[in-house]
Amino acid sequence: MPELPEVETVRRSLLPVVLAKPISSVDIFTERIVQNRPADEFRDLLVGRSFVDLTRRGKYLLFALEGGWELVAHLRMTGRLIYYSSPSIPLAKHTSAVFRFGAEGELRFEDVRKFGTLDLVPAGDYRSVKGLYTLGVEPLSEAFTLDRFQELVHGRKTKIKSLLLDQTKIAGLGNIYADESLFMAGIHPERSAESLTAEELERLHTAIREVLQLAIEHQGTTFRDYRTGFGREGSFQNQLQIYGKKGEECPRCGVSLQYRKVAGRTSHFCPHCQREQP
DNA sequence: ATCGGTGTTGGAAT
DNA sequence: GATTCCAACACCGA
Repeated sequence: MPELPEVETVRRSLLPVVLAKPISSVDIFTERIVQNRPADEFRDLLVGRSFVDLTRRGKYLLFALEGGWELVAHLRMTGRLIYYSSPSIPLAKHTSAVFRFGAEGELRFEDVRKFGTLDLVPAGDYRSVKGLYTLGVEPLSEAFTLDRFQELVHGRKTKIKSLLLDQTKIAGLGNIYADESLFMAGIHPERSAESLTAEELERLHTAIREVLQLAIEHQGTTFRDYRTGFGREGSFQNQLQIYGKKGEECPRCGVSLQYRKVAGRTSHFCPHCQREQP
């Protein structure tokens, strides 16, 4: 569910309300959520410390703590990180963890499917967080140049959509934004990566950055579970061009939009604007 | 009411 | 190594 724009929106919304507040207590309701150490050790290490910064890498949220620790959170499919100013608000049914800041409110991790994860690591030491350790280039950073993208694609026979979803190549794209980027660039999701022309690569490179930036401006896409750090819905679902629009008309040419499984994922495309054979 | 599908990822199998 | 498939879990809609 939450892809780069959603995670970035959560980061921006939480930033002003979770820093510099000592953690008074931590409740773990779903022990499994804590990955790399026992839950009681996790609690003991957190209590008394404050978050001093909140950054993002791909779909990971990185809470820097006093004393050289870092809390790494991943929302997976249905996770939410929401700040509540009052502890008297009843816990949501699927609350996995609560970080309390005394009288200064609390941060709750809610997660219907319980796939979300928390890791507490020495600051910057991501060796125990496998997906984070091997994460690819940040698509909105200056490091994601056209040259870098060409290197990633060079000689790769895999389908371009599979490559876009591969977090060790580019960090943060998920199913929605992969489909939207490919539509914006006019490229069929099943084209082999190495078959893309220089012009197509340039269009796709630009499309990825534009789609992600636009989605952040709209606070992400809420289909069902995703919420910002304040518990609000995003609005980019109203701006989507093709994701979830099987059978509707292509916004560019009017042809009926199709979908099929590509790389195991539901994939939407326009059979006219995105040709299988270039 | 049962069943297939859901925005992610890692590990096993190929 | 590259790629594909499936499980982890709960819910929703057909």
